[in-house]
Amino acid sequence: MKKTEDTGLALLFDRLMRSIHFGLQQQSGDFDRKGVGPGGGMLLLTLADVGEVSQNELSKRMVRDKSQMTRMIQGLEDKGLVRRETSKSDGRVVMVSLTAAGTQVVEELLEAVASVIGDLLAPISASETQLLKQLLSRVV
Amino acid sequence: MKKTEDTGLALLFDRLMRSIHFGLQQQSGDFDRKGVGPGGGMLLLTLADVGEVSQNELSKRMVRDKSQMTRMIQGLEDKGLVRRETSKSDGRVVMVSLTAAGTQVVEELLEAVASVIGDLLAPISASETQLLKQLLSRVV
DNA sequence: CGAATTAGGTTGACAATGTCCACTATGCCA
DNA sequence: TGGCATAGTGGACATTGTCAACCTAATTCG
Repeated sequence: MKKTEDTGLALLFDRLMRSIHFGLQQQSGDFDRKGVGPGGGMLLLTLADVGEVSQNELSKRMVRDKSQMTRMIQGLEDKGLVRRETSKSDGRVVMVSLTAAGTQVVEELLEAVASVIGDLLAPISASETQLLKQLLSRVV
Repeated sequence: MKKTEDTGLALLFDRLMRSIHFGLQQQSGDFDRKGVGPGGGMLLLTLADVGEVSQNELSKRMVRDKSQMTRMIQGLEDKGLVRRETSKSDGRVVMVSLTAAGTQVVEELLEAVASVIGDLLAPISASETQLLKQLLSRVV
């Protein structure tokens, strides 16, 4: 029973995530070009990844509180980066999607993130990176 | 030129970390027993991992701002979980270490975290978990 | 030696995020 | 129709993050 053995993973994940965050902070000229904070950036990237989704699904996928979601999305909507439309099939759900401007920002974000991640992953090979990605995908 | 290809890793890390965080939130009876927030918990775990270190090293390792470090540590010190002593060899640095009470709390934290991580990593095998850990270690 | 510079910490102020909870409006169902 | 669950909104408050000014102990160098 090696219960406490994998605990270190939590620390590793945390460091990784923060390092990415920190790296982005540095070249923030790119990342923050539109005044999109780190949270907003993540949201945009997620949207680009999954396409149009309901706020509820978004909040589950990003593991954030519903209320938080509402506010983040409102912020991005005010900047014209995302679009919100109530679903026709269910009057309660609000579908969120990227606008053209939002897609544009995503392009820039992708570059910034890719650069940071690239630096971060330098110590391991490309195939190992793939492996890592694959493992994580199966976990979430 | 697969620049944007690994970007998904950022999203994955983020989700992972938040899931852990969220899981701990649920069984918060354990995690928050001593009123140690998530940040404080991470700090304690890190300390348990590396032993006595300077605040500066801590802030680098945890990728947090110096000022933030000061405050988090002060909080834990007030609760009697960590000890601070100025280094004898360098009057500027403050060495931080766990107290007996702190070590006690770490025990509880480890159980909580291990349980959450265990659930989270259920979809992959033990050997894959090891592999994952090893990969991440090399990255940071 | 002594002034300038660097490094580790501390503090203040303010922005961003997270967390809870109450509340509205739909949809569902028996 | 009368509950009852679900999606989203908004308020209030705690925690965390970020930036800049400041202090003190090393270190550097003329």
